[in-house]
Amino acid sequence: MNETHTLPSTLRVSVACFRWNGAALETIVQTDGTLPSTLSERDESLDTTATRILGDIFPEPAAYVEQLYTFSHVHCDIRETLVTYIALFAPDVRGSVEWCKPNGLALRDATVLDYAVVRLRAKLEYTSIVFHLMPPVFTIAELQSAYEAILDERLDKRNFRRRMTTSGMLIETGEKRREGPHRPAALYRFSGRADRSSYLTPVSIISEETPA
Amino acid sequence: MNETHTLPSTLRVSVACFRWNGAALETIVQTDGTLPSTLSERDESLDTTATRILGDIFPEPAAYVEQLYTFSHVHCDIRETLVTYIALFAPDVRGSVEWCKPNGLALRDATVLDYAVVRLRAKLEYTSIVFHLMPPVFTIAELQSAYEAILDERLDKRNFRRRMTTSGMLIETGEKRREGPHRPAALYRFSGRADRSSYLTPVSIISEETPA
DNA sequence: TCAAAAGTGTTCCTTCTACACCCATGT
DNA sequence: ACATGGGTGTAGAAGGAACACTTTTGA
Repeated sequence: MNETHTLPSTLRVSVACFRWNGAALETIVQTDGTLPSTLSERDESLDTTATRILGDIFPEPAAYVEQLYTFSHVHCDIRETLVTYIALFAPDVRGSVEWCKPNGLALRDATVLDYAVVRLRAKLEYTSIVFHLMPPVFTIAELQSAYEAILDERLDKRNFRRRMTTSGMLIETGEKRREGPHRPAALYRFSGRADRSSYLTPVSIISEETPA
Repeated sequence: MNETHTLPSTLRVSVACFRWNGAALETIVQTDGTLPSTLSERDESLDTTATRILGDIFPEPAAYVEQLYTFSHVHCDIRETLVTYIALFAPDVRGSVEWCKPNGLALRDATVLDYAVVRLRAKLEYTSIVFHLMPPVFTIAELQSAYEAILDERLDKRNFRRRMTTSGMLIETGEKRREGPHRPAALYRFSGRADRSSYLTPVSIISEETPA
C-alpha cells in the first residue's frame, strides 16, 4: 500500500550501456526488458546515481559516461522523471550481466536506446568517442569494424584508413599482431589528441563548482 | 522553518531565452541575476513547467523550445536538480520582461547560458534553427546578421548568400523592401524544408507515447 | 601455392574560401 | 551626383567518394 503522506514525484536514472564485442554493438537489457536503472536517492547527484547503477554491475568504472536526455511524463497525477545516460565499455569489460543485441526492450526504454544510438552515431562523426569502445591497442581494421557496427553501414577501407591516419588521433605503436594466414596488422593506440568526445557536453558542472 | 517531514529533493526548471533584436543576440536575466525558473510541480511534466515559466512572461508561445541539459548537485545532503531549456523568440516578441545582453548572471546560470549558446551555435551549422529567431519574412542581409550575432563572427556576404539560396530552406516571396537610399532587398521566408532543428532531440517522447 | 586479410594511390567531383565590382535607390 | 547597402562570379584549395591491385603471412 502507499504510504500516508503525499506521494513524491519519482526521479529515476537509466543507463544505456554499449560495448563493441569485436563484431557488433551490444547493450545490456535486464530480464524485464528495461535498461539498468534505479531511483535516485535524495542525497546523491544524478551523476552519482548513474555511477551507482554501473557499480552494481561492473567492477571497473565505465570508459565513458555522458548524460543523454531527461524524459518526464505524468502518471496518476504524479510526474515521473527519467534522467538517462550513455556509458561506453571496452570489449573485454567484465561484469555480472549479459550483453545482447540492442532490441527487445520495453517501449519507453526502446525510445531511450534508439536515441542513445542516434547520439552515438552523430558523435562518431565529429568526436573521438569511439576510442572508449576500443581496447588499449587495436588495428585499423578493428577500428573500422567498430565504426561499421555502430553506423550499421559498410565503409571504404582505403578512405577509412586515410581519415584515421590523418586525423591525428592514432599513434602507431610499432608493434604488429600476427594472427592468421595473412600479413600481420600494425597496432595503434589512441593519441588522446583531438578528443572532442565531450564536446557539446557541459564541463562537469555544478557539483564541482560549488566551493567548500 | 522547515516542515517536519523529510525535506524533498528539489526539481527546478530554468529557461535560457533568446531573441535576435535586429543587431545582437539577447536573453532574459532576472533582477537577481538568474534565468527565469520555477520549481516543478509534482503533477506536471518538465516540458509543462518550462511552458509555464514562459507563459508567465510572454503572452504568446515561444517559437521554439528544446531541452538543454539536466544539472544536479548536492547541498546540505539534499540533491538539487536543475532541468534547463532553450527557448527562441522572434524579434518582435512582446512580454513583460526586459531583454539584455547575455552577461551578468550568477555563476550557475552563467554556466547554463554559456552552454546554451554553445548548443545554439552548433545547431546553426547543421539545422535550420535560426529561422525560429526570424520574423515571417526577412532579407538575406538580416539572416546573415542573425548568424553573425549568434556566432560572434563576421561572415562573407557572397558565400553566405550562396549557402542559404542553395540550401533549399529559403523561399523568395517576390516582394521587396524599400527602406533607404539604396537598392531594395528581396524578402524571403522559411520554406519549412530541411528543418532539422529538432534533429538529435528525441521525438516528443514519453508524455505522448503513454496510451490512454 | 593458395587463401586470407593488410596495406597502398589516383581521379573525380563537390564543397569551401577568398576576393572586388556593379546595381538600384533616396536625398 | 553621391552615398548607401543590395546583389553578383570565379578561381583555387581542400576534402570526400569511388575504385583494384600488391604484400605478407600460415597452412
